[in-house]
Amino acid sequence: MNKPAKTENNNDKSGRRRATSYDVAELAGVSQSAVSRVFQQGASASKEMRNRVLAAANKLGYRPNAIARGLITQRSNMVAVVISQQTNLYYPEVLVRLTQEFSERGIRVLLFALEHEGDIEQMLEQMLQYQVDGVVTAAMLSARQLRTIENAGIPVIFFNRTLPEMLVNSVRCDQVEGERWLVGELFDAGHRRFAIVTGPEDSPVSTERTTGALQKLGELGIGDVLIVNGDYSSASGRAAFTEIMGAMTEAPDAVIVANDAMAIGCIDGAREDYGLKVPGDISIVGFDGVGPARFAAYDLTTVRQPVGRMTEAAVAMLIDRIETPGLSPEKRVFSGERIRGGSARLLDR
Amino acid sequence: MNKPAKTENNNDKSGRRRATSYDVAELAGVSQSAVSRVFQQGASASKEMRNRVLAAANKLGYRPNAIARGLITQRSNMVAVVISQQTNLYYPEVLVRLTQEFSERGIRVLLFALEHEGDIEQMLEQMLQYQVDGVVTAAMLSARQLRTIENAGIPVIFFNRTLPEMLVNSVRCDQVEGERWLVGELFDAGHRRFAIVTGPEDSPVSTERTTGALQKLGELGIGDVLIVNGDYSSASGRAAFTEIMGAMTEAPDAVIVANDAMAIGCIDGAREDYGLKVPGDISIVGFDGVGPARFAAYDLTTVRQPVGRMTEAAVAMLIDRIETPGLSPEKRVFSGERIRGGSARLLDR
DNA sequence: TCACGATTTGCATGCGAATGCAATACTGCC
DNA sequence: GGCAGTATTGCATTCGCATGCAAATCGTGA
Repeated sequence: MNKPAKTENNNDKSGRRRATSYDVAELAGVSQSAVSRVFQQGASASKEMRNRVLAAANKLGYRPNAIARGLITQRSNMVAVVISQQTNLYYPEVLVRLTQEFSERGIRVLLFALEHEGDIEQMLEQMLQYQVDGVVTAAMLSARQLRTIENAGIPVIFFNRTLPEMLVNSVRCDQVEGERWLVGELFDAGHRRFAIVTGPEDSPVSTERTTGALQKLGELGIGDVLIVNGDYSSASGRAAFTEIMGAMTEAPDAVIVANDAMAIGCIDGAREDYGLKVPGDISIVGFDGVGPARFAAYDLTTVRQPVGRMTEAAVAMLIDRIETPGLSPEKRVFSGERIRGGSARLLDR
Repeated sequence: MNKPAKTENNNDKSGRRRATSYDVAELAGVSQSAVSRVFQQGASASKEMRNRVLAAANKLGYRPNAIARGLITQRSNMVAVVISQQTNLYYPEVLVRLTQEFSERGIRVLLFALEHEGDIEQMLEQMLQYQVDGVVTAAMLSARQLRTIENAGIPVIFFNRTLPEMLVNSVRCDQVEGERWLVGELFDAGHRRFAIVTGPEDSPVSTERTTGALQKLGELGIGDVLIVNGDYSSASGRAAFTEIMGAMTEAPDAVIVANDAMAIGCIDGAREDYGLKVPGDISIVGFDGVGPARFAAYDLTTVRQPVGRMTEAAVAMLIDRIETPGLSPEKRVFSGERIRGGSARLLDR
């Protein structure tokens, strides 16, 4: 039998109850299914019907309830985007772009910002409870965690991460290639005494960058390289520079830094704490190509991640896999943009 | 009658169907309501019951469906956070903190990133369809738009914005007070020829800052001030500086810039394009207190927004209003932290 | 041992929209 | 005008969980 309209409490202003498709149907004198059909794309409805329903809906301030729709269609049209704390200057941009691109495709973003790695489990639970259709993660997941998500039939795209020995979808910038280029340029310009500043130990991106640099240095016959740790912040870069100067008998002529923020810190340290000229006395290179890298006072020699293409790729890959479950895993690797900048003494090209 | 278990398709691995409370109930040999009760806080369930249900749930990998729960409880436990494009260096931090703080209180964040102001209407529609419990907006809304949201019974908190002549909840930093302090310090140190660089015209924050500066300048008897426009980017700051130098017969001795990013651009312009010393030849002050303001090459004289306290306040206010509908509007205004820095010649204190 | 209050559990229903199926209205064609 | 074929519309059910109410169970005291 037909559901009777709710008694009382139907007044728009004060009453908080939102109009439902039944309310609209009643006012328009049609069935609820008709209302539902008007608010979809592929459904059949006569012009007359459409007009009456829209008029009624308008009068009541009706809008379809996406929650209820998600329940019946088994699609929430929401994706989870996971970011982790440890990357200040770079990832915010990624986040905004991802959101905008998903939004253009009719998909909403549920944001998860991890503070501690331990929060992952809890976040994962929430993510699954909210029935997200897919996940883009710029934070590390364990193999077990990944499997948990995929067992629920939810595709996952790793952003600048991978999970060794597992078939995963990923979009990333070629960190190794970028570092190798930087090292090569520095070597060609005559640098021989290298130091490296890494990011946090649990950052795969930092590990890749360091590995790439060491690899190339090894090939060039340079085995003796000082490595000090930072945490991606510019303050830690400056501290790392002090550490370097304390540890090396002869100052380095080139410092390879795992990201731009720390590279800026190193430059500050070199200039302020040791009175060195950059790049006259020492060359310092970063990685990321963030905004501040272009400030005239730093003008970093660095590799810029092609953020736009990367986010675009991530969104496209995820949507493909939402719409076509079972697509085989894919990895897309983008080369960074090589920025010769002015914080390193390089050969003219 | 009891809902019969779904035929076939109950195999965990391949089949995509997620376990429901009915599945758990069946396996545990109890009713669905029992399962529901075990997965809530205040519900009564014997220890025996609890154990059986949890065991079954565990075996099936069951988790409550937040979408379905939201439908029945009329609470999505999601809030919308709206940001707009025009604020690069500062707002990402806000976003992350808001998300973390909501998350700690068991609330998920649905992110909306506006590119063009025109996108607001569409975003608004989405927001309402998703039944968010509340909204924090760092973008401007019109009175009509605000009313639309509030008519749906959804509380809204403005972050660093207000709507004149409307009763709204807001959390903001006192832009006027901050600018007045900056101007006062500059004046006391002897500066007399001022120029101002504003942000985008549609940015209320920029308007407030400019107003505050002009107000104080007026009180000090300085009426002749050059005003040029920027767009918050450091590149526009540098361009603005060039414009200033072209327009004034005698170079200014102080430039008041609407945000840090542009202030950095101005400093670059002063040094690189005009060979001026900062603060020797000219003082330049910003606003925001973002990370790069602390870089040694700039060491900005600025006012730092107390982001942590502001986000905390916004979250608390919103949650209060979700839990207690009808609370009267409140405005919380925080003073910025005054950073004397080194980009302006000030009197010693 | 029995009765009565306190818990625990199950039943049935509802949240709001989508959709397969059947009924109806409309279209064109002979 | 009659009929096959198509486009609309309504009916009834479903998605997964929460919850009021009644039934069942337990505990306790007299």
